[in-house]
Order: sequence, then C-alpha cells, then structure tokens
Amino acid sequence: MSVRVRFAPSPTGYLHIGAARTALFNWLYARKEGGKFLLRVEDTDLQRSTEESTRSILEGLAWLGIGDYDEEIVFQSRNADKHREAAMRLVREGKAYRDFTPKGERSDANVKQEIAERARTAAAGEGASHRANPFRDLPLEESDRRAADGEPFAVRLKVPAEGQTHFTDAVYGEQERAHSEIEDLVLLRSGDLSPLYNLSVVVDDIEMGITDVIRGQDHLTNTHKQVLIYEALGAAVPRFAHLPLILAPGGKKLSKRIHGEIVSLTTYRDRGFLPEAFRNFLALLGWSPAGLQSAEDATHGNEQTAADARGSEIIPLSDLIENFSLERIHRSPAIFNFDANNPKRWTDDKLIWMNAEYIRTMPLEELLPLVRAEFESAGLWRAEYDAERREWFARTINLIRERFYTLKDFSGQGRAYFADDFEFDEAAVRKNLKKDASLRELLPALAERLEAVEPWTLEAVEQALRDFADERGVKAGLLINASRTALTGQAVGPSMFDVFEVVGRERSARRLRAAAALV
RNA sequence: GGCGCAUUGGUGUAGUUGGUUAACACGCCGCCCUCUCAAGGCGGAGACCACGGGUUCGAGUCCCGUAUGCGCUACCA
Repeated sequence: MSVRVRFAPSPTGYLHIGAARTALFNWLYARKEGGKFLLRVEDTDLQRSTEESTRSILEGLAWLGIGDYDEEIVFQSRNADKHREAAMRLVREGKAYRDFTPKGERSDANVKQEIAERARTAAAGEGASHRANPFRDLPLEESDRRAADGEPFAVRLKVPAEGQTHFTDAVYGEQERAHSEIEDLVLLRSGDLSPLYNLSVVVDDIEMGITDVIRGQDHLTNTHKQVLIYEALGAAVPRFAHLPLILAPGGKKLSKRIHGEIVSLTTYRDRGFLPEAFRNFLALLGWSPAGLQSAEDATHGNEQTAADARGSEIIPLSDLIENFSLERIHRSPAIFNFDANNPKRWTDDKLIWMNAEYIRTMPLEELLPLVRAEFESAGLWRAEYDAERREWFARTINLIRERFYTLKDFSGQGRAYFADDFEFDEAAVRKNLKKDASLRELLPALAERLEAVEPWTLEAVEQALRDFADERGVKAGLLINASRTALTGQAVGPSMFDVFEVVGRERSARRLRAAAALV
C-alpha cells in the first residue's frame, strides 16, 4: 500500500515552529516514499478555531514550500456526523456504552490540578477501578429506552478490563500500556453528542486512508487509546512515528504565551528569512542524515572533502528528501536556542548563520526575485532594475549579499545603494569622519579628483584615490574609510572600490561633498 | 499521585555486532588575509558522554537504581 500521510493542525493560532516541523517531516516522508501528503484542519473546537488561523497556517506551509497537498483539504468539523455514526455503531455492537451520569462542570484553568487530586484520592481509596461506571453494563434495550426518553448521555468506549495494547512506534520503538491504566474514554459529549478528539482523529484517519501517522511526541501516550478505537472499529492500525518535542532554552516548553512571536513561523518570513534556509534548519531539529558528518568524511577522501564536510549541514531539498527516513529521527527533545534579551541572538544562532549562508551562496538568479519582493514592500523597487539597470542591480546585490543575514538587510543596511535618503550610522560617522578634521577639506577635493576619472572602473578609481592620498601625504585608508561612511552611511561594507564603481561617479562625488559637513 | 519518554561540550548532532587520544556544525577566542566588516584559511578553549551501582579483559554504547526535564493522565486538541 502506498504511503499516505497527513498534517493535522488545529487552527487555534498561528503556525508554531514545532507544528511546522511536523508538517515538514510528513511532507519529506511522503515525497521520499512517493506517497501522498494530505492536510486536515482539526477545527472541532469551535470556540477557539478561527478562519484567520487556518489562513495563516496555510500561508505558512506555502511559504515553507510544502503547500502542495495532494488532495483537497479536509475540514474535520464537517465530518462530525461520520464520527457520531461510528460511535453509535460501537454502542450497538456493545463496544461502547451510553453514560447517563450528569455532566460535571469543570473549570478549564485547574484541570491539571484536578487530575492530580483525583488520582491521589483514587490511589488512597483502594483501587477505584476505571470500570466502575454503573452504566457500563446497562442492557442495550434499557439504554436505548432512556435515550429515546430524552435523557442526556455521553458515549464512552468500553475498554477491556484485562490485558494491554501495544504498537510499534517508528521512532520510540515498542510501546505497551496496560488497559487498567486507561479509563473508558468519552467518545461523544453528553448533550449535543459532539465527537471528541480521539474519536475524530481515528475516524478521519481511517476515512482518509492514512498509512503513517507522524506527529508530536505529546500524543505518544494517548496513542494507546486510539489503537483501542481502531480495533473496536475493526480497522487496520496505521504505523505511528512520534517526533521529539522542540523546547525553549532551559528545557522548558516553547509556548506562544511566554515566548511570543519567536515560535511563530510567520515571524521568520516577515523578518527576511529564506524558506529554504528555514526548512533546512528545521529538518535538522530532531533528525539527521546518516553518516554525512562523520569524522571519516571530514578527514579522508578526495581533495574537497574538508570543505564539503564543513558545509555539510547545508542540505539541498533534493538531498533532504533523498535521505529522509523515520528511523533517523531522534528520541530526545531538541532545544531551540535563543536569548530574548539579546537582539543579536533573538533567535537560534545556527538559523541566523544558515540564512546568511543561503543568502551569500545561493544562485543569484534565485535570490534576485526575493530581494525584489523585499524592495517592493520597502518602497525601494524601481522598474529599471528589471530593464536597463538589470545588470547593475544584479551586480550590486551580488556585491552586498556577502555580509548580509536576512532579506531585510538589503533594504536596511543596503539602502544607500538604491536610494539617497539613507541614514548615517552614528558610530560610523564618529569613527570614520569626525576622527580627522582634515577630511573636511580632503573629501570635496577627492570628489573633484574622482569626477575626472575616466573610465569609471574599479582599477581607475583605486589608482586615482591612491595617487591623491600620496599627494596629500595621508594614508589611503583614511580616505577609503571616510568614503565608505560618506557613500553608504556605514562603517562596514564591501571593498571600497567596488562600492565606488557600483554607486557611480555622480553619486559618489555628491556624497563625498555632502559628508564634509558631517566632519 | 500514577503511567510514559528522554539525558553526549553553551546549542544542534555523529557515534547503530561494547574495543585504543569522543567527531562534525553553530557560537566563542586568537592568528593570517586586509581599506572596514564579513567571507575564507589556520589554530584554540569548551564534554570525566546527568549521577550511582553493576555485567565485562574492556561501556557513551548492555542491565538496575537515583536525579532532573518533558509529556500524558479532560465530556481540550
């Protein structure tokens, strides 16, 4: 049977990076196995689900490059009737029962505490059985009659008193759980008979023909309940693969409430990350390809091996797909490292590095459209960049991309190359312009000298500037650094003669003169 | 409280029939290069493989226990 997997987010917020990784692994597995990748929106919690969340999740997946679902999106809320039918079938077959116990109110906030307390008292009062429900063995006819009389009921699965369930998890191995540990879980709520999560998931997965369930480790223990439902329904149990959780620094839970936007995928899109870089990073969180970075590879083999091994964590999508396997997924949780108090480290170091690596090494033709999109949203784009200035634009981007980390840098630090209204970095002005008062006179003189340079090439400009420095008895470095700040507003940047060439004669001269006022 | 899962330098990981000096990437530090900053090259600090017991000639790798973290335990998903 060919592989069919699904990503099943609940639309109660933006796409969490942990969820994004789950989606990615499902996608990778489907593509590797030549199977189908499906999407199911689990919107059964009507109060918390929003259309906006659904849209945001879809957008996030599309951005990541894994929005190519192989079949139509399934909305779980539309299948409620099927879920209900399945549960009632189990009641008829004696595998589930109606529970006429009045519904107890519970405050959502204290559930955890309540659970612990209940468990404690249950442990103290000798072995309060999970099978003590008085309605568990109510004859079907009586159950039917009471239901027909309009008495409200919930439907519970009849979990066998003895024995255990087991399944083999592709990641965590053999899993076993005694039935005595599992209560008769509720399938349908009393009153409106709306289906609960465990039922919905199983019925939908059966309906969709899912062969492999790949999801977060937080579902590992509950999988036993689902196995029980599969068996009651007489359906084949799929293969399960649970993914280790992604944690915050200190091994704490990575939560939207505490950590804010850092856990949202859209943050990375909005802050100038490349989908391929983010995807690459995400793939390596909880999974690693076999052998790619062993010591052997790094030290032996042919000429380029050392360099190859160094960059071996930069993995093209085709290789990711090619090498992906459930067996290489780790069991221990991964920490997503960041420091909320440090702007330079607002997100994981390696992610930032990886993004920069992609920006400076990816084919220029692939980078250009991304920069264009960034420029369009920053109001820097001009039609001529795609026409008569096309070559200049490509050359300039290629020049400055070397030291940029995100797409935002092109419109931020790189603004001076494309607009005149750039800002001067104060530290740069202090360091390169205010440092030497003679620059007040030197800069305009240099401007004049450069205006005469013909042709305007890197070599000619360098020659002219160095000659000028010699004549004036100053170090070329003084003029070079001052020029850098004058032309770009920055203290750092590409080799200055490249900058001159790209900025052009007119603009260079104008900016040199203007900068004299800043000295 | 019960049940489950995990534990290799700061972080991500390699280490898969137990065998010598625990490897790679990011980050950090230094040097080289140099007009700055990156990149690149070279080098360095940083892990008694959570802790304690075993098994073995030999354990990061096997077994038991402890601790810590996380998850589940709901008429939430």
